[in-house]
Amino acid sequence: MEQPRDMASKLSEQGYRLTPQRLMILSAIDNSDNHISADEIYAQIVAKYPNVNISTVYRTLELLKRLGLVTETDLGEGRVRYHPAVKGHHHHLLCQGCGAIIDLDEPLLASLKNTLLREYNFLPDLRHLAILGRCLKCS
Amino acid sequence: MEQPRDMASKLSEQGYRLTPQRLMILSAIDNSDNHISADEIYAQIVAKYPNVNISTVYRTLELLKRLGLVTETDLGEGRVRYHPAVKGHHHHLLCQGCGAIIDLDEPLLASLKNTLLREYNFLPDLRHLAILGRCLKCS
DNA sequence: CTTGTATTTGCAACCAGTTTCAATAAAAAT
DNA sequence: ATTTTTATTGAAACTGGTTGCAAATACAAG
Ligand SMILES: [Mn+2]
Ligand SMILES: [Mn+2]
Ligand SMILES: [Zn+2]
Ligand SMILES: [Zn+2]
Repeated sequence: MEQPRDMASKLSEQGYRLTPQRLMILSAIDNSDNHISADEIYAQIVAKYPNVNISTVYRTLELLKRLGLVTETDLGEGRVRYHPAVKGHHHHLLCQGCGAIIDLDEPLLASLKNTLLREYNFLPDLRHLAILGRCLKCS
Repeated sequence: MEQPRDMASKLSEQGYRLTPQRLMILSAIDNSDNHISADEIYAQIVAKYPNVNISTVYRTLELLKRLGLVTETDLGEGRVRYHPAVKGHHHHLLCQGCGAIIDLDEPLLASLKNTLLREYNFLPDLRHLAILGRCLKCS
């Protein structure tokens, strides 16, 4: 529930510094209900702290991804969106014809995950995928 | 076997013009054994036809993708690679730790494909995927 | 072979994201 | 509280890829 604090403490536990920029980025991610983009995070922060740079936003998102605190998904908009990892795992089916997005529960990929682990010794990162294709009426 | 001709006739059947640029792009894709990038296609063409523009290469690749003649895959290099669709379907497991690439046969995703079709009325495009994750020694 | 027209191209500007580097500042040490 | 160390930042340049537009050209029709 108290998510930005959780993410912040994980950062400092791992030896990363808690700068004001990072804290603002964390709360922007956490306060957004839906998936948020780098632009949207930046716009929100620059309003209060005008000399923050967009590259700091990208660098922080990269770090949070690496630590597994946020997931990144390409929903085919020409930009990528972010989601706090703790807010639940799910996937999206994205129709290339009409742009429709169908949400998908996580367990659907569990058997694929097990197969890859068992037969290929590979642990796939299947936390927030977008699977491209065509919906019924577009195929 | 005579692949560039096949791709070319499909283009003109669909009403697209057979420009010298398009023909050179088609044969660059077909003559490459492995996956080829836009840069590599461009470099190969510009040697003989110096005023060809890179945006024509990107536009043609976009068209070939849309017509299903080539598949595109992001192998995590910061650039994307292309493959003629007829040269067989397969997938790649990409380790985010050490960069190892494990090849994967197509049938592994058949049951996922069926499930999505049956339960979600969605026909996924699973012709050439890269699945990110960690190999045994990196996880 | 010419003409007409719709498609395609080259070019330049643009967009999301990354990288290099010197200046800044968080946190550790004194 | 001051100094030192090291991570982090802002700024600017850069990368892969896309887009708007006017000039060029493939191809169909005469
Ligand atoms: Mn989501
Ligand atoms: Mn491949
Ligand atoms: Zn659709
Ligand atoms: Zn590995």
